[in-house]
Amino acid sequence: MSSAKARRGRGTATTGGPAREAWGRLAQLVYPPPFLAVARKLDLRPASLGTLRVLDEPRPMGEIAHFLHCDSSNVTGIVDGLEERGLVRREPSPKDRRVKLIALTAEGRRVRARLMKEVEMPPAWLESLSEADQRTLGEILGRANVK
Amino acid sequence: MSSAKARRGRGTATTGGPAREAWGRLAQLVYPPPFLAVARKLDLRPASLGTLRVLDEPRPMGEIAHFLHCDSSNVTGIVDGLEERGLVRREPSPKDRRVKLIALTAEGRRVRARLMKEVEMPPAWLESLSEADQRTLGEILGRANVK
DNA sequence: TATTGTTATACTCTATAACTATA
DNA sequence: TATAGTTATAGAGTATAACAATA
Repeated sequence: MSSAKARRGRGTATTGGPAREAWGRLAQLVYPPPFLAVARKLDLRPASLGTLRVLDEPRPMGEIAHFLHCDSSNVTGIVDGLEERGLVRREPSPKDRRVKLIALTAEGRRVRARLMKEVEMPPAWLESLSEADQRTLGEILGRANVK
Repeated sequence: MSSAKARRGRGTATTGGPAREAWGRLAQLVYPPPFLAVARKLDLRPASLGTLRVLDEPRPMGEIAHFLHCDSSNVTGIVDGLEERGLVRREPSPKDRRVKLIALTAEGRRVRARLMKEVEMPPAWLESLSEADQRTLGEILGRANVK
């Protein structure tokens, strides 16, 4: 064990490591992490947050609707809002002139990076566990049959 | 180990037992169990479901609003709906004539019992774990610092 | 004809404010 | 004056249907 790892005792927060891994597994099994708090912190509606999240690359609006589990008609307004805030741009698709690709602006990339960091942060109760418990938790969750 | 317990292998569902215990702890830590699915199954709005849940005894409407984290003005409509379906009754409080106590009817008690059973049922992925893993999971979650 | 995105519209859920009847 | 519950109303969030442009 490295000295850096040894220094992290019970409850000392850390990026990466077993807590992150356990949290990732848990989030897949139970519910996504507390989006609402993050959304408020970044002054974004939950749906706008989900949209930024899926925009690792430019995507058509229909794809965004699918990811958000909502009707495409809603995506129009969501993208309108993000466009007004300068976080995304509507771009024409080179393949199909019906399609509009939603792409992040430079500012959008900055906000998305911050958001991804917040969302992936394990919650306090998980950080409060010993590293051994975090590791065991992650292993057990890894054995669960995800439907 | 009893023969009944021994017979439950990996993935055989069971009421009570370590899965229930782990699920109870997890639900406290992460998010309440998937209310929405249960609500649809019982043809009840999520708020009505939460109301039934808190009615282990007759309670004033303000108390219900507090439990639901919503304004009291909404409780009027929620209770209206439950009353129309014959699940609750508005009763006068013997102590304060401003207060109305919401009490379950006989039918309301039946629906609530079914609901509580559904909500407390551990999800499939948790039942899919070995009993040893379920137990360990519960123990680890029990060590977490709930804020 | 079918599909992408837009618009108009309606329904649910929740919040605020004014009101009533009690305290 | 303050409080419990009601009513009216407005704002989010999401769904359906009709439409324009394109396939």
